[in-house]
Amino acid sequence: MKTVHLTFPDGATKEFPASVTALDVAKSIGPRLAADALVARVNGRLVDLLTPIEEDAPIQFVTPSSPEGLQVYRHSSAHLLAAAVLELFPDAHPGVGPPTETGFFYDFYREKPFTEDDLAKLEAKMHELVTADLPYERVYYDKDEGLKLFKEKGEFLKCELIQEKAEPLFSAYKTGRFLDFCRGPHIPSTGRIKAFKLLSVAGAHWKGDEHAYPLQRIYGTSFFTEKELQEFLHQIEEAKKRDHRRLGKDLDLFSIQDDAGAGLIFWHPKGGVIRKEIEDWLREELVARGYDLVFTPHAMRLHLWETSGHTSFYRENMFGPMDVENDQYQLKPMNCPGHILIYKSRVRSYRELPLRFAELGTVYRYERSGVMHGLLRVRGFTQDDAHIFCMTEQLEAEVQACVEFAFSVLRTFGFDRYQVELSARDPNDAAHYAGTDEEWNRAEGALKNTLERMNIPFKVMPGEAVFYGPKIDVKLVDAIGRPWQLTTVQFDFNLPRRFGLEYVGADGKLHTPVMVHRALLGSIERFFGVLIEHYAGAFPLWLAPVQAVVLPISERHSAYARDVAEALRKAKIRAQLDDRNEKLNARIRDAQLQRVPVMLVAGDREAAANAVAVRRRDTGDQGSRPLDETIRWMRELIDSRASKW
RNA sequence: GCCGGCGUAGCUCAGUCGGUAGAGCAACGGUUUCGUAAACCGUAGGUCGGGGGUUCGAUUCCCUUCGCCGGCUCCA
Repeated sequence: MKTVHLTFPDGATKEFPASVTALDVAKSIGPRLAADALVARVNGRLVDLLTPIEEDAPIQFVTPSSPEGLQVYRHSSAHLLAAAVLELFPDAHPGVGPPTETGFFYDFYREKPFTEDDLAKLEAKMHELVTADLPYERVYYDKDEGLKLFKEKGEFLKCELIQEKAEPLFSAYKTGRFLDFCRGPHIPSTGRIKAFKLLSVAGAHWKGDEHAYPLQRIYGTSFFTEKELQEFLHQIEEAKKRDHRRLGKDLDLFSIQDDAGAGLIFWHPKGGVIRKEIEDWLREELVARGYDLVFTPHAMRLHLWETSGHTSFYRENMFGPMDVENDQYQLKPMNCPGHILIYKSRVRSYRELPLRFAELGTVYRYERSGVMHGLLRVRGFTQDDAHIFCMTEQLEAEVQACVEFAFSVLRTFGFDRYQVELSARDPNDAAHYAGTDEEWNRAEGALKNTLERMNIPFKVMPGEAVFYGPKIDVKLVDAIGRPWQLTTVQFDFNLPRRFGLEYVGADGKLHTPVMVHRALLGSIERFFGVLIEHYAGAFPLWLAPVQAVVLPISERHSAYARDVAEALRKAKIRAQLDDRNEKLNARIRDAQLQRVPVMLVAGDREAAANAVAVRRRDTGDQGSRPLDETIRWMRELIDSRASKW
């Protein structure tokens, strides 16, 4: 009898009869493993537990404890969904259904849209199919024969996929009524799926192409245990509570108004205070780090944007030009050309480089109507923009300084986790990028060197570069683990050439400088939105629009409370007196709901001792303390811009 | 832009199978003067997102437009 030798992760090798399945191997080790195993990794490839093994190979079982186990599990969950859909809606045509970071989805073509009620019915059907414990059966088809079969079933989307992607002999998976062109692997049967939920139905397009068939995408998620599922659902609820659009309204920070138009932000007084604090900090830092602050016009002649290349590369993101006295003017979508004009306003010497022009520059970009989202995606926004003009040999130091600056931003605003990405060109798509291979290699090398020298772990993202140069992106991770891309440091050897930038070198000859384009917060609007969600509206003292509210216990304490508020304001603390005719409890509640960090209660005892009873937003009543001591305490926290206190 | 859902008082929402609307909270007035998360009574508040159509009559049905929400695509 033919045998195969399988090597386990611990190095042990065992002999099995040929065509043994991974499931049998698992059983031979123990019933617990056989029950836990989802798929197996044989010879480096993930395979079904029921796939016969014909050759000697290393073998490893994939269990729920590994990330790829969860991926497979969710992929199988998507098949379960499709099987349920075909039971209840035979007129639906499956498209694709992969696992995602938080669950899975499946796309269908169907004349009638799915409703929320349909989701409940589908979930019930899925539970039925789990109880029925249907196998995920792997079958093979010859390409022509399989194509014919899918055509007969009317699965035109699957046919397209098979035509494009299938090997001459391709695999498919059968689960109940659902047959899918699929590479696999899958878990053994639907009975293994323990906890799942369908979350929403949304529109999508076949292959993500907006001109292709409109599809309906059903989103769901699944976990190995009900407890994990409930935790996940709870997390979604928590995220909703932090929604900056909700908090922006509740805390009166900003608004977006129909009368003005979509994607245009009105900063209310309280949001304005926070913006001013952010900007003040930023300007101080810019000056300290050798930047020059500049201001440039919001609209400039159109021809400038032709020179920069924006009219050809960026047209679909620009508002239309406006006629001005036989000439055309363009609302600026970026600040670079303005800064370049300042550079060009006179002859530059190598001695002045690097020149760092910074501007809180407000730009307007045309965004398609469906993409706006609160503060995170708008049509008018202010970038904390800067352009650094320097010599090639200064480049690495400048990039390093930018990245260090970015980290200082993160720390200041209480973010302690981040991810760094190096966006490089796609080596197989040279036509897509301006500049020579040599320039690109040098640019990417410079960015990579800098990150390595700084000991910063990063991921290289091929194909993610901008057309004019590679970039470093810093994604911060917020209080509940969501990544946000704000900081970008981009290398640009395109614009200096287009505008004919020069400097006189030590050799007395003219040279072309290189340019670094960087934004740290990205846009003030987006950053504010992220900040609101990060802090869930409970801003640290230095950012809080109202830093303290003074609460007299009854009317006879109003005069003293007014003095307290006055003293705080003299110390430049944003204090408000709340002497409304409401019970103390009600006023405390209002202050808590407004996330006011410090409440100062003033009653008989306090008035007699020139003191205040301090109540903190987070830890509650702190008891009576002298007023001057309290002011010192607050001033210190504000001046140090403490993000935690 | 595309697919689907939605737009009623400042906010959250109910309601009218076509006969021009209601609650809670907020606001305002009064009573109450209170020690750490909602006192009580009363008053006022709506061109039912805008425009057009059908109809004796439209907030309700149809069309269109603007905006919002969930996605797709794109992005700071």
